[in-house]
Amino acid sequence: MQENLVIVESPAKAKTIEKILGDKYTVKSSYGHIRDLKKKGLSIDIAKGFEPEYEISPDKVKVVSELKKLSKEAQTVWLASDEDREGEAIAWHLKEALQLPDSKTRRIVFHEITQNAILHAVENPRQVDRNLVNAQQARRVLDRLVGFELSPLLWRKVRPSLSAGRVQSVTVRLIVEREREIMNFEGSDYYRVVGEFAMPDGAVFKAELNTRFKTEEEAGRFLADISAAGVVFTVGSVETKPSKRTPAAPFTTSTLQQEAARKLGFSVSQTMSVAQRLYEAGLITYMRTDSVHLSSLAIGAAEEAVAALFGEKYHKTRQYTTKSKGAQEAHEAIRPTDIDRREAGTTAQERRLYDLIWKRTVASQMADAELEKTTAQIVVSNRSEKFAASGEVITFDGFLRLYMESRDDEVSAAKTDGSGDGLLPAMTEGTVLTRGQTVATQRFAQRPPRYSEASLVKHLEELGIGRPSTYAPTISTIINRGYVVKEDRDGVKRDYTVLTLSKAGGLKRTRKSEMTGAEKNKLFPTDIGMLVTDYLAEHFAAILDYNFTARVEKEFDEIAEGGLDWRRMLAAFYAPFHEHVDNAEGETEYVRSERLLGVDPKTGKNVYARVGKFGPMVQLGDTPAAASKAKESSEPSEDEKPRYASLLKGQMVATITLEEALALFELPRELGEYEGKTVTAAVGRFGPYVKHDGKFVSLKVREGDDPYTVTLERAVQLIEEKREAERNRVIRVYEAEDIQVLNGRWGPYIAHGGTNYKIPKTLLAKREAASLTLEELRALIAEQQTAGEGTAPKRTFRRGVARGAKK
DNA sequence: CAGTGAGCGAGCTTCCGCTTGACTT
Repeated sequence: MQENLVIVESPAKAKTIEKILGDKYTVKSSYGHIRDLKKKGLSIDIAKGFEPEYEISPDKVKVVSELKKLSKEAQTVWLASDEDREGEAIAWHLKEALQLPDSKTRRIVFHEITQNAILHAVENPRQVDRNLVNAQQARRVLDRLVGFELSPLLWRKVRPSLSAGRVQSVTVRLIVEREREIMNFEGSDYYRVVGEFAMPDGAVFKAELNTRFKTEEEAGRFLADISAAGVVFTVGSVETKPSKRTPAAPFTTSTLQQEAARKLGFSVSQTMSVAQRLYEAGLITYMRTDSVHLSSLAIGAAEEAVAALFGEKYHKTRQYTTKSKGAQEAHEAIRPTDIDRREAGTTAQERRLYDLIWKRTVASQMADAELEKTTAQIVVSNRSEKFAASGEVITFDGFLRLYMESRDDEVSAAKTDGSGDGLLPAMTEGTVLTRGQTVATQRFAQRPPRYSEASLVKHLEELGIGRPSTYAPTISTIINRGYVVKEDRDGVKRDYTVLTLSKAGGLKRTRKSEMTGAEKNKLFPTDIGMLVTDYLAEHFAAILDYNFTARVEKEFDEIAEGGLDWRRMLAAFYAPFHEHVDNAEGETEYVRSERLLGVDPKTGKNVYARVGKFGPMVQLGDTPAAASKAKESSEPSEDEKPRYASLLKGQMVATITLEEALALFELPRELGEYEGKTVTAAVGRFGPYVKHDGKFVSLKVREGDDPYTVTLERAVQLIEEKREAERNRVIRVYEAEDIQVLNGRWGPYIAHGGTNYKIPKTLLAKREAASLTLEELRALIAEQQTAGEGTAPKRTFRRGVARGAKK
């Protein structure tokens, strides 16, 4: 019989705490929330003051029954969930679900997982804070009301299975609005002038003119002026200013996601799962946190590490404070649990992420970097504009010796000519310089950048929308709903003008070209994303407002402090909200966004773009109903039926042009005949393809294939390639055993009884797949069958079909 | 790999935040 049962949220935490508390305590985990609103239906009794209808979450039934058993046996049950709104609710739900009497229940919170902190907590128990719990109930009920009233509206008005919510709908809106900014962006151009100058001793440096010219003429005139005989270049003022840089705060979930994306190329969810493994191995502190707080223990350990590695001079104690409004530090920042451990992790990903966390943590306890920035002006005798040269010298590297935070900037592209950083030769006012080559380059204003996963998370955090535990799932949701796609887009070629004034004085004009606007792994809205956002923004402006969450959070805080009744707060929100839902329900049958692109010159028919039942499409000709209404004729003839074509990847209803739309109707194209059968090219669900004799062969877009231009010759080549691959598909067949060794997309595999089995890479490194004996194959199959025993039969399925309504 | 929005017609989809597994193509 155990005297004490302690319940925490996370099993990894339970293990650590059990060690500290000793054998009079059993420490168990609730694995997060154990009760929630019933899965089905609204499960809120609005008439009874928004009374929630709770159930034990289906996946927690086992956990709860075990905890119940243990709590019955224990004398005292310590509820040690996190010290925040959600944690308090978990404690309350536990108390309710386990039917714990006040007399044997203690609510405690840990601020750190150290012996002192835990013993201190045990000595200072309290009861569950009902106000804080009510704040959580208000949050939970409001989210359910919003989500479960808006989503069905979308099913009826737009498309089944769509969703809307306080967090996801605003997240999509951010991406949609950024895309609109990009669409409306009017790029201006200008000329920037960079010149080389030589000191009397021959030292050369670069300097940029302090004026940017609007036109080529102005830039040309300037270059002509300064190339005239007798023009003198003199060093004007020289200024040296000390400056310093400060290390970034230790990682929170959001900053870890951003930095892992920039430095390691991880996706947001990848970062979280790698961090989870490090956490479970006891190597780092909890990875879902918005706190930058470091424990005194960690600060002390970091000091020792810095002193040992770089010397005491490099150390500076810094305590970071979290500016978040909740101001409750339920967790620490993300840091190594043991700073003395320089390397950790079993996979390369784990090691790299650990290294990043280690460096960031230790650097946060290091001295400022000290710099000296020198700016020199160069005066031109016959013009009022001045050149400016700047150089930056690090006089003391401080924390930079270990770590520097990356930035997501695309502005650096304009700074690649070397005028700026680095060292300047020592110069004094009045020194006469020799002009070297001077170049005026046409540049273009930068359009706003598209969001990456990480930059989106950053923005969400700034707006106070979502929580550390929801950033990654929110991104998955909006992608799975088809509101957003994450993909690469090719850039476009852009020409620009360069005027080069040689040292000798000859002026030359050249045209160069560059690729611009290419995007990698960025988030783009889909037509559905835009349609739904516009619809919601029109009818539910309050909820789509970027400050909606901040506003309701303020009210939740008031509830937590006991100054506001949670049912009252919900009533005040719900009445107008529900009225808007009712109003929207009564309006238009379907929400459509149709664009008339123009008239097809060949047929004289109208061309439209809109989102149809199966996704974005273009339409040639009016629908019979619309046409007959217009003409007052009741019999629409066959040729009046409109033609339809789906948009290609990357095309949008909002931006497609008449020319692009007309091109879509040229498919399917007949290329000619091969082996007596016609070959056609078109675009299907899986991209562009050619079809021959009932068989489909995908075009290789990466190799430049295009359904509009592909030739019969190329099509035949692709058909033959596919036939060749088919022939090579079968490596070995044991017919009697129903075992085949086949060549697949990921290399050789075994097919048996309708299921596929892997051949380990380590084995393939040593052996040809064809040489595997029947016994070896049987062993591999048996091995993988027992491994998968008890689990549901494997089914392949496609998740997150980005465009199109098909499931 | 096709289709482009309706009364014959079942039943379903959906929110946000706390947690970890069981899935591998």
